Amino acid sequence: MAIEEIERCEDFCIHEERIKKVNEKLPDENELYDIAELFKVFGDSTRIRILYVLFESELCVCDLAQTLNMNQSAISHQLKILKQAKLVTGRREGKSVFYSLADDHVRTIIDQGREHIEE
Amino acid sequence: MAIEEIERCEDFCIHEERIKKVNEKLPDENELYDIAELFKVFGDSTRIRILYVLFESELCVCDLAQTLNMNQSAISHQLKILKQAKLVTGRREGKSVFYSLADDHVRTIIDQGREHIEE
DNA sequence: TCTATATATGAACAATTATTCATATGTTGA
DNA sequence: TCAACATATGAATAATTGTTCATATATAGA
Repeated sequence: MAIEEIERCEDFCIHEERIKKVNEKLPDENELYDIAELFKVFGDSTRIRILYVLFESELCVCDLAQTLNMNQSAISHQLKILKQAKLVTGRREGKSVFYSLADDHVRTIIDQGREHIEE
Repeated sequence: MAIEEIERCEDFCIHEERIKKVNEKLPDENELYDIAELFKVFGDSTRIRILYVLFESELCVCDLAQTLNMNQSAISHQLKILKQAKLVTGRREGKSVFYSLADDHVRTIIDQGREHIEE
């Protein structure tokens, strides 16, 4: 049982002051949840591919589908998720909708991730 | 069928040169996959909480479990994932294992994520 | 070596999620 | 208004993943 474990542990291992200090500085639950939700959006290779493509050029859904060799529906679903996370924006031009990056955090975040992997 | 859609689309919408240009600059599949895998690690609120806690202080597994109010097994499983992604490192001291952040990319990435959300 | 404690890990289950298919909505030109 | 095309979206399915439980491994002290 989780509670027992914690109580048992407390007698031998827990560093009380350290835990208190840490808990004070911890962002609130909602913020932590939102941050995780944001990174979840980056945590899919289709979406990463879409973002990388948009680093180079604004593109319509059809172009994206062709470039990434996926069907239109799959791309649209992923674009919706990216749009909800405010990572991309869409601009309609006639029948087409052109997508582009919403802001520079996207680049920074992905660049940092890439750096981490390559180190 | 995906191919038909693409072919049909090609006649009316595709921007050929743009797609070629984009494809040249795209990192290879493995790298894109690895980047997504890394962000997947950030995409869970338990792991984000662990990382935030470690921003403040090195802690043993038991402290982490207590701080985050979760059982030891769940924390160990998540620490394993964080360790595999080289986001944290463990250092044994007697019966305890103390975990801390592996490098500064972790902070930068999470800070950027937080900024994006708060804008 | 035996016991107690801390951590790690495999298997199972529940929950989440990416893709596909079918279809709806929005836009243009006739 | 109708036909053709581009995009969006709901439902279903398959795959992935976080947590729990049970148990294994590692360490320290008697």
